[in-house]
Amino acid sequence: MALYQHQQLKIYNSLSGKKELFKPIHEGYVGLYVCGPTVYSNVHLGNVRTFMSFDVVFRYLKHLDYKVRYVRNITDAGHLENDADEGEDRIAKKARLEAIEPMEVVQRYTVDFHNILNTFNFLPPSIEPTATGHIIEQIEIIKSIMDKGLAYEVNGSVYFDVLKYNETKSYGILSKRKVEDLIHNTRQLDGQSDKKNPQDFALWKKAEPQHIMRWPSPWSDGFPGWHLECTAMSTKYLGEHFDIHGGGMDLKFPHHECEIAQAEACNDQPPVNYWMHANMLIMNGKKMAKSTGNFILPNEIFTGDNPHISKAFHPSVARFFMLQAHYRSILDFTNEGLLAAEKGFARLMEGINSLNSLNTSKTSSFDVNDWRQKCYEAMNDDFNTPILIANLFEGVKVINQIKDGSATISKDDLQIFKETFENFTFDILGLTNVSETASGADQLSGVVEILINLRKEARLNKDFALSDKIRDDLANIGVHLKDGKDGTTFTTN
RNA sequence: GGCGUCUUGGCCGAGUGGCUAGGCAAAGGUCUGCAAAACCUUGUACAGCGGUUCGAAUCCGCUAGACGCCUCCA
Repeated sequence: MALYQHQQLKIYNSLSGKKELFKPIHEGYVGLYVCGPTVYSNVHLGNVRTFMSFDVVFRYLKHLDYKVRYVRNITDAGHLENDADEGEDRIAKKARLEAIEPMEVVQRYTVDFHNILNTFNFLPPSIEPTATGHIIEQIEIIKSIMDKGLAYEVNGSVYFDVLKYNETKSYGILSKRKVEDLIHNTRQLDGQSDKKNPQDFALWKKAEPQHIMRWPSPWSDGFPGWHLECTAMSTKYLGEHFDIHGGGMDLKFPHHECEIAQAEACNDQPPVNYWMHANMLIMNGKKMAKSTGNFILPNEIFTGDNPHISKAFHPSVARFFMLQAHYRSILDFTNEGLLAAEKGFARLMEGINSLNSLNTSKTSSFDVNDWRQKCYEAMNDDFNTPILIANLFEGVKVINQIKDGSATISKDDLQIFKETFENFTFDILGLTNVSETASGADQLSGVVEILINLRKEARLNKDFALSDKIRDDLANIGVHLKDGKDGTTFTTN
C-alpha cells in the first residue's frame, strides 16, 4: 500500500484561504507547477527560499509514494520592462547593455541558477521548460481566447479584455480583488496605451524595431505577454486542470490572477485545484533590495564575502535556517539567525551520526512509532517543517539519553529510529550530512584516533599537561574531543 | 490612497479558546583531574486598548507598527 493512503495531507489553499485535505485529481498522481525564475540576473535569495519550499513539497509528495510531475519553467523571454507601450523585453535590455546576445544572458544566468540550486541540494524538476521554446503554444492560446471574444487586437498587440471576462467569470478570485476597485485605484500612466482599460493585460506585444527577441505571429512580429507562458507550459505538461500551482506571494497578483483568467477563458474550467504561495524573505528586518545595499547573493553565503554576514556558511546550514521557518511566514535573514542555525544544525547532525554506535537493549523506553507519526503529522499539516525539526530535536535528545544510559532502545526500534531520521532529515528536508561528506574523513578519523589514544595514555599517567595540549591543539585546528562514558569521540567544524 | 498578511519570552521561530513547541543564548546541578560535550532543572512570552466568553495570547473591534501587493519582482 502506498504511503499516501496512510497519511492525511493538508495544504493551505490560497484560493479558499483555508487548509484543505489534499486530494489529487488522479489517484496516486500529482501535477505540480511552480513559476520559475527570469534568467536576466543572478538568482535572488528570496527566489531560492520559494523554490526550496517547493523542493520540500516535491520531496514530501514523492516520499508519500505519489508519482509527481514537477514542472518549473525558465522565463527566458517575454517579461515586459513595464506595462506601458515602450514594452521592452527585460532580457533584451540586459543584452543590449552588455552588448551580447540575449540567449547568452539566458545561458549564463540559467547556469548560475542551476549551480546555486544544486549547491543547496535541490532535486531537479521533472520538466524545466523555457518560454522561448513554447512560443507556438502561446500563440495558439491567444487565438483561442480571441475566438471566445475575450481578447482584442490593437496595432499588432493583443490584450486580454478583463471587463468582458468579468461579465461571466470573476477576475480577482485569487487575490480577493474586485474589478471595480481595480478601476478606481489604477494609476494613470503617461503615454498609455492601446488598451481599452488599464486592467487589461498583454497577451502579445508588437516588437519595436530595436527589439531583438521577436517571433512572427498572426498579429505582428513580436513577443508574448508576461503571464502567458505559464498557462501555455502548465497546460501542455500537466493538462488544462491540474493539482498544485505554486509561486512567491508577490506573484499572486497580477500574475497568477491573470493565469487563472487566461486559462479559464481558453479552457472553460479553473486550471488549478490548490494554489500555494511562499512568503517573502527579508533581511535584517527590511526588504532585500540591491539599491539600498540590503542585499546578499546566494553565493556570498558560501563564501562569506558580504558585509551582512560574519563568516561563510555551509549550504545545508542556510537550508536548515530557512526550513526552521514555515513557508507561509515572512522570514528575516540575519547573521545571528544563521549562527544559531549553524549550532542547531551541528547538534542535529551529531545526533544522527551517533545513531550507528548506539547500544541496543531488550526494550525501548520511548515510543518510536509515536514519534515517527508526529514527524508525519508535522509535514501533513501544510508542510510544517519547523514542527518537524522540533520533533527531530526531540529525537536527538533521546539519542543522547541512550548514549548516557538514561534511555534504552530495542534493536527493531533502533532500525525504525534510524530510518525515520534518514527519511525526514535527508530525503524530505533535503539536508546533507556535512561531516560525513567531508573529504578524507576516514583518514582524518584514523589520525585523530591515534591522538585520542595518546591522550588517554597521558591521562592514565596523570600527565595532564600533555593530555590538555593534545586536546587544545586539536581544538585549535577545529577538531573537538568529547569525553563520554564509552570513550572519546570527536567532531570537526 | 486601496487591498492583504503579520506583531510571541534576551534573539530566531512554531502553535493553540483552558494542558511543555523547538533552536540559539543565559542560570543552577550531575558527570570530569580540569574542561568541553551530554543529561537534569530553571523563563509569570504572546504589540496597546476595549469587547465576546466560565476562561483569550488564541475569536471580534479600534489604535500603533512591520511587511507585501496595487508597477518588473519569488
